[in-house]
Amino acid sequence: MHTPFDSGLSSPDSVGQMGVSTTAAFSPLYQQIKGFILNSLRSGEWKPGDAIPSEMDLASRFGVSQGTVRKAIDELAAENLVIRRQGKGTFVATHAEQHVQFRFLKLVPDSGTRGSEGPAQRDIIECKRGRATADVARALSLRTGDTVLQARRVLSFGGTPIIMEDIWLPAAPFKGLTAERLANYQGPMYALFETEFNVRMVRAEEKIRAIPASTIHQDLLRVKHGTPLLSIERIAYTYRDEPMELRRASYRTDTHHYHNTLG
Amino acid sequence: MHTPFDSGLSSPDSVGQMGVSTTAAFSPLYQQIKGFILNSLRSGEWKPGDAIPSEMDLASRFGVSQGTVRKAIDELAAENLVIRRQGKGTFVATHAEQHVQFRFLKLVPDSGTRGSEGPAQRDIIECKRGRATADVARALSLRTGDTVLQARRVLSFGGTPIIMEDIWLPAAPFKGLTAERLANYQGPMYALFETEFNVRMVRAEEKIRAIPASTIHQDLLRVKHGTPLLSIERIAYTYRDEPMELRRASYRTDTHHYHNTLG
DNA sequence: CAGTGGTCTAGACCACTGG
DNA sequence: CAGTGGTCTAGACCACTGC
Repeated sequence: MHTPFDSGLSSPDSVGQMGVSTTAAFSPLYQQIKGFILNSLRSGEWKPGDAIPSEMDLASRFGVSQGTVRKAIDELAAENLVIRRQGKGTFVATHAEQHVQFRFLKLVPDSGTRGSEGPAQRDIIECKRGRATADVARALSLRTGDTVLQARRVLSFGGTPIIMEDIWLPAAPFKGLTAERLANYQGPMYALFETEFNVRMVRAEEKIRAIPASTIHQDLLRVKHGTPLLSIERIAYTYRDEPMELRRASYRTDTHHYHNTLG
Repeated sequence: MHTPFDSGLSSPDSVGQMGVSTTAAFSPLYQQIKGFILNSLRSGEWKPGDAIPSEMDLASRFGVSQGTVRKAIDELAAENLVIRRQGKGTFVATHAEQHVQFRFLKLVPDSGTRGSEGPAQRDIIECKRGRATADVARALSLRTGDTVLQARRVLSFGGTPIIMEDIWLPAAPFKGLTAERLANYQGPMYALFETEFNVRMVRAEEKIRAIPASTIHQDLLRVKHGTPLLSIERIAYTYRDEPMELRRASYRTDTHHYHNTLG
């Protein structure tokens, strides 16, 4: 491994002083290196939790200086795709880590910190194979009628059901996923996707609305019919910006709230 | 101006090769420079829209290299406190710019892009001077009973009232602010705060819940009593991390939704 | 054209990790 | 101790802006 690398980057001949071609639409060297790293992440060559090659290693592969590689990695770290650890190396980010367990869950208790109510209880209500309706297909970039996996679950904190969510996954990338696997897996669902299916969720978009509780909510969340609930529609994306999960959740907000920081 | 700068940074004697003292809790040079810039922003010496000194200028002031200053400014740019413009300079960020008009408003129409319904209509319902209740005082780091400015307004898009919000401001920093000023000002409220009161909002925290419409909502948002609404409680902070505004808003989400990106 | 931010280099030393 | 990321330098050239 660590063979010298001397192709793939634009204008290798002119790299001496500035490294970027002056003729056309070439990106800066560090962008090309970032792209190379990104490709290695996408292909699964470097898996979540792995250390990526050291800065000096990459620098010599590409024939650039350490600073140029640093800038590429800096951006990836800013996007939470890798994590730098001084003295140890740079690692591919993963959902399996303790301190990022809830990176995508913005619901927090009104008082106390998250986790103060003890661990979340996860109850799978159902999990089945089905066909994508038009709206689900659109969200997941599938065709209407394509096979999808569908799950419904309830999350409880301190014994109280707080979240009900319906999850849709395209069947193809998750071949072999069963209700048992989902129900028995301890830990974040996105960690399971990483380790078992090489699907890494890196980004998500949420649409938030207020809706009245339906009869289903009435049963599963133990609220009165018509009680206002937060409705969260989330589409989660992979490294390749492919939509890989649709999630429609309903949150009770009588003891919890959705917390957001605007910068 | 541009006098040489040779104090204020730690261990100026040891700057030759590494620049950071090895003895105690000294920050890296670029952090100290970032702190200096931050102070100039806080003090109002460099105002929103102004250009800050060039990188070379700052570098020579502090006796460091351009790269070190760049790293300091990079972080400020990442925090949206300054904006870099190649060939022109680095500028103090402002709410008065077109493309950041709605940086803090996450409500978007279900279909179409923001602004497709035409400009927002702002109606001030009332604006008065009052005394902080316990919860308002806590949010704004005031004492209960301190004087606050209080405003209620409705925002309409395409002729439909969508947002009702109550706003509380500490009276002291906003001396001279009247209902007229608020009602007549065209443009974002935060831009007014910047130009007239040297108060710059740089960050905000929001708590989101679902609530039933009250009789007040019924009148102002033209919805049925009990209709689910999004409740947004926002506290906005200045450069100094002082809470300077409390805003309690109610959003109709029948034609709009709150959009959030999780990274 | 001069001035600004943007990219890149080659080399140095530091702080931290683990064997 | 060697190896990693983190900081810093001095100097170069590029791309862009505005005069």
